[in-house]
Amino acid sequence: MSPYDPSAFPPFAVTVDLVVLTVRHHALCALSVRRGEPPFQGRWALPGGFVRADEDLSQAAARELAEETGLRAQNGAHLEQLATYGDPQRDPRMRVVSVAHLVLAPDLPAPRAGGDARSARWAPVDTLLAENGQDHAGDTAPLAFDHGTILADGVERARSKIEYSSLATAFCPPEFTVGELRRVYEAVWGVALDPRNFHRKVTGTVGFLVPTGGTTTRQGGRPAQLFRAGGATLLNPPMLRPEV
Amino acid sequence: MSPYDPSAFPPFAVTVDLVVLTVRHHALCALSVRRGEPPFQGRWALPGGFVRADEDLSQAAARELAEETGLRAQNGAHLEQLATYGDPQRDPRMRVVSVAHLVLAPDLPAPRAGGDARSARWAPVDTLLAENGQDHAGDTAPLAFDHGTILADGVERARSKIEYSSLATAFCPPEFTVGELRRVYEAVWGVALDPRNFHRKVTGTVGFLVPTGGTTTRQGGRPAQLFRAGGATLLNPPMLRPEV
DNA sequence: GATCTTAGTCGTCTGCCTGACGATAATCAG
DNA sequence: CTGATTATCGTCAGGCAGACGACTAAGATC
Repeated sequence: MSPYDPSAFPPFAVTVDLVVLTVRHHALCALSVRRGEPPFQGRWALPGGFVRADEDLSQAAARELAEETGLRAQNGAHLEQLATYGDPQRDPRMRVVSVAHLVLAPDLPAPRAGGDARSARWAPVDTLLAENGQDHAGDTAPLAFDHGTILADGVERARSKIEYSSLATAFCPPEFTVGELRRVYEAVWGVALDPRNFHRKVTGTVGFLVPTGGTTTRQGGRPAQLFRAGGATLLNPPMLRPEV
Repeated sequence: MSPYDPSAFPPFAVTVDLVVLTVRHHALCALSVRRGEPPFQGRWALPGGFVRADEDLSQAAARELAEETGLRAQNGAHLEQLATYGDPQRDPRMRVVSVAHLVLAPDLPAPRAGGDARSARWAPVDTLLAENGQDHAGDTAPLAFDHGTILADGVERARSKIEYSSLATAFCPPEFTVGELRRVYEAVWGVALDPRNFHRKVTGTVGFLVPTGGTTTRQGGRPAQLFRAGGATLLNPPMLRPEV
């Protein structure tokens, strides 16, 4: 087998970009980092970086995730490929194809960006996506490159995926209450859910939740049972997202 | 803005591969082409090719689709990005990242592969995916590269997507009957559906089907109403896929 | 032309799930 | 002790899906 003729195809740079979502203060937030160099210097962007010559795409995503947040997948967080973005003009310097990945993580301590805490932050996705074109004073400027599109796609994926899978538990700590899980759904969907119907639904779906036996009052009020995520990954029938 | 330092990142070849699905003879079939050169010479593979320097990923997919089948998207067929595959070992020659796309098309005339009809065919996906490791006499050998995985992912995407979207109509000609649409679901899911409940469901879902006024007896039996696909893309509530 | 076969279409019934919402339980703050 | 807060259980009505009976309208066969 002869190698490819290098002149037979155009060379591309391949990167991974990360949409890292979490729920903080009852709002869906995404991790963003401040760009230190042009283009888009000083603007917020999604974390990411080049894929190395010897690593798989998911390995590259996991490595970038660990570098940016200290988070390891398989440690409660969920990592999956989202989509690939390859518009010829998406990077003004050269042809870059970016394989975006989606990460769902529990509420974390402050992010770190290679030791520079000022250059990484959690921001509500509503804020990051509010590209209203006016009044872009610093922190409200649109994300660099096409990262606004990528983030929007990631948010939409997360919103639909918690309907029919148990992925919402990836936003929760290892042990959580039904109320905490409900607040995850409410934050991701941006709606209010009936606590009684939600409780009936999630506790009645086999394999979704496993009681640990403990209780907690960390949310105030009557003590609530603690649960772990069950083995089921697909919810059948799914959780229903209220209309609009 | 200075260009990237070419030594700062490894160069990749980027390709698009196509999972083109259709329903023929009551079976879900995929388009495959015979490889004319090493590696995997003589083996069946998914159609695809290099992304050009000045085209977007979806443009490259549409171009390859037209080259391989004469089919144009927006002409009844549906084209969407599927996933990206970038294992360092997936091509023995060099580092290739492939952005797979999924195409759903009505039953087409015989495929053409750059004029060489013998090197392209429709094959039932069950046959293409039957990598039982034994008795691989010619036509039943596993697909080249990781195309078996890509095809399996595409089939799974199609199977789940017709549950909650009106995409099944992409497998049908412009005008079709409820029975023809039901046979699409039966072929894609590999199950039998109750004709009466199916009829009630699809005709009762607003925006799914629009009657054209005509009827046909091309399936034999009593004449059936003809429909076009309605404007709705999302089915709510979804079609339910029977267990197992 | 009578009959059979094949599809298509309309109804009925029953059980399950969901949304709306009342009621009760258990903790904490004053 | 009282009120606020959250958790949890129950009830009821409406909607939808699965099972399946009944009828319709064409071509095929004798």
